[in-house]
Amino acid sequence: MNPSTTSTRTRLSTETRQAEIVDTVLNLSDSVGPGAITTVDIARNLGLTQGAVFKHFPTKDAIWLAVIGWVESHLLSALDAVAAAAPTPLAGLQAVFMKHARFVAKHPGVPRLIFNELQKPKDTPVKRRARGMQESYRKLLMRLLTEAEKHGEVAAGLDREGAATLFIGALQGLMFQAMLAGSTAKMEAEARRVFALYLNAVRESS
Amino acid sequence: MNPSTTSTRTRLSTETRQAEIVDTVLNLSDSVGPGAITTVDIARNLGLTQGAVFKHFPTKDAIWLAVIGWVESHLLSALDAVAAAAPTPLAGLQAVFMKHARFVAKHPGVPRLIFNELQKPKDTPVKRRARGMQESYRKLLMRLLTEAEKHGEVAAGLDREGAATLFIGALQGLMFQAMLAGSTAKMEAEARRVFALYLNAVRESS
DNA sequence: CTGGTAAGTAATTGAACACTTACTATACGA
DNA sequence: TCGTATAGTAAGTGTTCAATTACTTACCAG
Repeated sequence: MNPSTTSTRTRLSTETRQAEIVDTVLNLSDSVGPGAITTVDIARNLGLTQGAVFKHFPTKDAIWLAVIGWVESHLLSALDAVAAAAPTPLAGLQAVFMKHARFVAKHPGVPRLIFNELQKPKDTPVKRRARGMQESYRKLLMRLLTEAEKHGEVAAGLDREGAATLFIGALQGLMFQAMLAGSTAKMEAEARRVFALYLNAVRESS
Repeated sequence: MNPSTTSTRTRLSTETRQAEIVDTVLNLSDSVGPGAITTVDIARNLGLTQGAVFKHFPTKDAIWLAVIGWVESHLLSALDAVAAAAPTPLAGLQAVFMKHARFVAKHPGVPRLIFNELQKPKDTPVKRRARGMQESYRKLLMRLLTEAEKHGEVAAGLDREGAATLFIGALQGLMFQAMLAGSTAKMEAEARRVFALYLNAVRESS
């Protein structure tokens, strides 16, 4: 990762260090667990002393905020992209579902991070941003579902709000089960099966 | 909660104290958050000193284990009961779904506790028990789904494993969203809508 | 009534941790 | 080439917390 092959002497700009810290925290989030990450851990992984971390972030909380920012920009833009590239709204839904599953499988630190936030009763800034993300996500889904209904791809009179809740919920459930199993290895395969069932749910009206 | 109206002098048996501690921890799990609960918190809520807690549990981890034990026995037996009381397998599925949603809404400390566990990468004893619970849960669902298929209540050739995954996943997603929203108030209503969609998924075959 | 078991207290211990401070030294623009 | 802004170090500081220890006292069986 950070090869000491080159005698890369320290002294990097705050911007690059911040990016390194965010990256390191995402990795540690998977290997150590977000609740157990210490500033010593972060520093050691970067080959710095603990105090140096605070040259780039004023508090530990500020680091978490930067990390959720990274997730927000990377995940949402990826989902928007695959939705836009899909030939039909329903294909878009499938693409989003699978992309989301693959993103989480590739970055297991992300669900860990979120679970750690949700475990707190307080409405932390990180939680607020996560909620904002979910709202953007819902908007994307509602747009796709509405268009799908127009094109006759889903049942007329579908409970679209409920369908959006189930869509996101199914993915969150897959995360949950992956974390419980301790591995994201089977996640993509299970996502495929679950989405097939989801399609039945939205295509047929009660 | 623990009225000093009666001059209920201390000195209770370990069994009752253990039960009190488990109950207190479940409450604190919602109000303080599982990750932030300290033995001082527990003791203060029971009107004891911090050291007294360790007369009844050898370590803090032992307390968590007792709490997950409480959840396991209460939740699973309640689900078995409503499933058995239902007139048809499909009605059983609905009863289980709604009962589960109501249980979580009534005990918000429970999902918090689980999220806190899932945030850890290590395979803790608590996590193992939660996994055991999920396996029992899956068995119950598979039984209901198989019978439902026999009675023609669900599509022949249904992907039952996937349907079980989606069933549990949908509920876990509802927990997730409730924790993100900071309240379990709307959970039962959303569960109803989501289950209606779930029915479509399992009744129609692709 | 009485002796021992065990529930309780009060104080302490030692480790961990986020954050600070005083100082050093490197990169870089003028 | 020099001056300065700032990334980095090393050594704290104060706090929090789980667990322990030595001691006290309530309850119950014989």
